[in-house]
Amino acid sequence: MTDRPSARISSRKQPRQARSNELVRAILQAAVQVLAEEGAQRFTTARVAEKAGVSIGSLYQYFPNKAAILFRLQSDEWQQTTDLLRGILEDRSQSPFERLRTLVHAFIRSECEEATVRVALDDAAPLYRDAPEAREAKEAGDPIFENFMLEVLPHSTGAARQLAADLIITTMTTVGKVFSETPRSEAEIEAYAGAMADMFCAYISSMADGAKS
Amino acid sequence: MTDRPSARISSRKQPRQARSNELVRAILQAAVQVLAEEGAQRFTTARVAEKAGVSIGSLYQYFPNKAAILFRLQSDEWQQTTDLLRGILEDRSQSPFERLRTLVHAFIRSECEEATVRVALDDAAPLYRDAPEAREAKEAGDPIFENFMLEVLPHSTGAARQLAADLIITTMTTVGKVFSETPRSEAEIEAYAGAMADMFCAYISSMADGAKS
DNA sequence: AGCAAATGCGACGAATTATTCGTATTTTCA
DNA sequence: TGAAAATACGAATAATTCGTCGCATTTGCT
Repeated sequence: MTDRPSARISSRKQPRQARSNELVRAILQAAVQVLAEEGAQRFTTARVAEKAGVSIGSLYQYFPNKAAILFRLQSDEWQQTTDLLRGILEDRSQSPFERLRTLVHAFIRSECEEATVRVALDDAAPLYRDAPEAREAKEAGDPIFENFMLEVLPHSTGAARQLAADLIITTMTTVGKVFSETPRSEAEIEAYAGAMADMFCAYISSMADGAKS
Repeated sequence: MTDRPSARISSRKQPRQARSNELVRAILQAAVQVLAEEGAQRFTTARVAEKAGVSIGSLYQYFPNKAAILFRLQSDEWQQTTDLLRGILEDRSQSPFERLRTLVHAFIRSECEEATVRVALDDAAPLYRDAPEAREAKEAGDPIFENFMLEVLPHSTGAARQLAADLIITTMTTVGKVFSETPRSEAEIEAYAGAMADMFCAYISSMADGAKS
């Protein structure tokens, strides 16, 4: 429906010498710069190679196509975010609601950092999101939050809990993305994250009340 | 940052004869089909003209460029949605919370209809979203919901109310968009809309409690 | 040193696309 | 009816882009 059916997106060849590792690093770094400075529309392999100080042929030695570069960037970012969230949720020194608040603030703040790159990467999503690797990468972090919901809503049915978890996670990520599209002050960021956390806490509380009775 | 700086997006010339009105209609209808069947990536003026049974030259008589067609589609859709929401919110025969619930259900349902077109139109957003016309069109519906919040949170400060309104509207639209990206059964749709409405009501209730004390 | 494997190079082919412009056709209206 | 205005046409243009391939250079290793 949306775009090309699918294409190889995993890396073409594993770097075996030090110089090629450096080359891949340079390409990824240049890719971020091109995304930030030129936008998704003008993100081309030629521009990335040039900015990396690398020939176009070398680029294609390690990435099978343009989408693979973008997918790699998105993949790395998802991994980073997942680690951040897990670290917060598994810290039992705070109460569940405190952890949720911390989580929302941390996530929104991180979305607002390098917002232009993230937006551009999102604009390019049609190029890589249909690949099977992308689907699994996106769903890799789900169980973490579901465990948290189990802790905070032990009396709900599994279906209700899963629905609530999906709603909260989806809200945080998508609203965070749109919020970060326009430049924000520190105060705005904290206020918005606070409001979102309030909404989640109120929702969970109301569910807990309902399920207990 | 993202794309081309800006471009004329308003229509090139007003149709003066009946046949040209028909031509514009055919182009818009074909544009929707191309978007649905080929996706944003393969949405080209040539394809639209062909599917409309119209020459490429005629297309450019009434649309200055490709972005103008997409903007027109998005603009029409926003208008339609705004009318839907206003109709629900201004129906005083229901309680505020009932109206909010109705609103969420209606919106999610409408997002799930023709989801493929909406997703493709969203993929193409970088082509038209930076135009000044797009910004105003998107914000045109805001006061409607703010009035509703004034009715339901009369004791909050203006800033808090506006923040909550923004959060709720943004949540509904962005989460609705992501939710509709995958095909859903009727039951799933109602369940998700119900959960979202629950969250909004719980949030507003908690705000009302807080502001009253 | 010397050889084979790994890596790096960039001109080039093939494809796609947005938009224009000169011309042909149709409509309007006096 | 006849001419001017409006509308329709579509070949041609200019630009961009992805990805390949044959060859040059560098590295690892004996």
